[in-house]
Amino acid sequence: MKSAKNRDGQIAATVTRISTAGLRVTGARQSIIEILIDAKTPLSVDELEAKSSGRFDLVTVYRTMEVFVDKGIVDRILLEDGKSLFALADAHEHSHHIICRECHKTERIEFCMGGELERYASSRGFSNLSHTIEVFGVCVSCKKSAKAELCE
Amino acid sequence: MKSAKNRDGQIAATVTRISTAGLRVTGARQSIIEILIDAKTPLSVDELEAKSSGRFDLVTVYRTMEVFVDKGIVDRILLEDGKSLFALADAHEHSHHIICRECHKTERIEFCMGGELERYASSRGFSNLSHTIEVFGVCVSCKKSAKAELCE
DNA sequence: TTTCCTGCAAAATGTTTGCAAGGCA
DNA sequence: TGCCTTGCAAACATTTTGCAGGAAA
Repeated sequence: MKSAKNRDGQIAATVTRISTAGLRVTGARQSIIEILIDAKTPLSVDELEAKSSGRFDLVTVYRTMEVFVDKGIVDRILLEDGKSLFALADAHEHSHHIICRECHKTERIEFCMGGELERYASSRGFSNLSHTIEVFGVCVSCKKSAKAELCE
Repeated sequence: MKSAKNRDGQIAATVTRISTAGLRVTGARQSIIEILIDAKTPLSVDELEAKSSGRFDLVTVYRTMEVFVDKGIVDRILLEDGKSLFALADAHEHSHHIICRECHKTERIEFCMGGELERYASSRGFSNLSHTIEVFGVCVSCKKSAKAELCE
C-alpha cells in the first residue's frame, strides 16, 4: 500500500523535524501532524481543533502552530480576509499556492518570482526581506457544485 | 504650491469616485480620505480612528473601509500577521507593494506577474481568480534607527 | 529530575450588529 | 422626504495569558 507507506513516512519525517528543532514530540503534536497530513488541504486553527476529537485543546493548536511556523515545520497561508490556514511545509522547497476560496483545496505553484521582487526591494533600500504570493480562485469541483445549485 | 494643489486634486477625485460609486459623500468619509492622503503611508483601522480627533467613530472606519475596498476606492494591504492596512487606491493601476515592517512606509512595485500566475491557475482549472503579492522588509530609515539604538 | 507542554479559566483584542438619531441627495 | 450613514452600546469572535498539573527527555 503505497499511500499508507507515504503517510507513515511523512509522519516519521515530520516527527524527526520536530525533535531536530529541539521541540518535544508530544501526543498533541503528533495528532496535529496526522490531521494535517490526512486533510490534504490546509486547515484553520478551529478546523484542527474540530478534528481533534478532544485529543487536544484549541489553545494548544494556537501555541503549536506558532512554534511550528517559527521552525518552518508548517506553512501559514494567509487568506484574503486575513485569516490563516496551516499546512505541513515541504521540507526543502519554498513555494506558493493556488487556493480555492470555497473548499481551501490548495495546489503548489512551482515557480516563484520572489527573487526578482526582493532584488527590486533591495535596490530600493529595503533589507531583511520576505514576501507573500498567493493566488485565489474557485476550483473545478466547487465551480461545478455552484453551477448545479443554480440549475436546481 | 504644487503639493497642496495635488492634495486638493486628489481629494476632489476621490470624492467624485465615491459619489460615482453611488455612495454618499459624508463628513466622516471626507475626513477619512484626507487622513489617508496626508498619511502618505497605509493605515490600520485604529490608526485612522486615532487620527480622527473625534470626527468619526471606530465602527465607522470598519464600515467605511469595507465599502471602499468593495468599490475599489481604497486598497487593503495584508500584513504578514493577517492584519490589514488601507491606502487610497490608484484610480486605474493594479499594483503591489513593498512594505516596511516597522513604519509601514510603502512603495509601489511597478511590475506585476499576476497575469502569469493567474494563467497558470487557470490552466489548473481554477476560475474567478485574484492574487496577492506583497514584499516585506525594513526600510532605510528604520534600519538606521535600529542600528543607532544598538550602538547607544 | 528538570524543563517543556498542556488544559482550563479568564482576560485582552478585534470585529460585527441592532437600533435610534441625524445628515445627504 | 426618503434612504443612507453614523454613533453608541452590546454582542460576538478571536487570540493571548497565567497558572498548576502532567509528560517528554
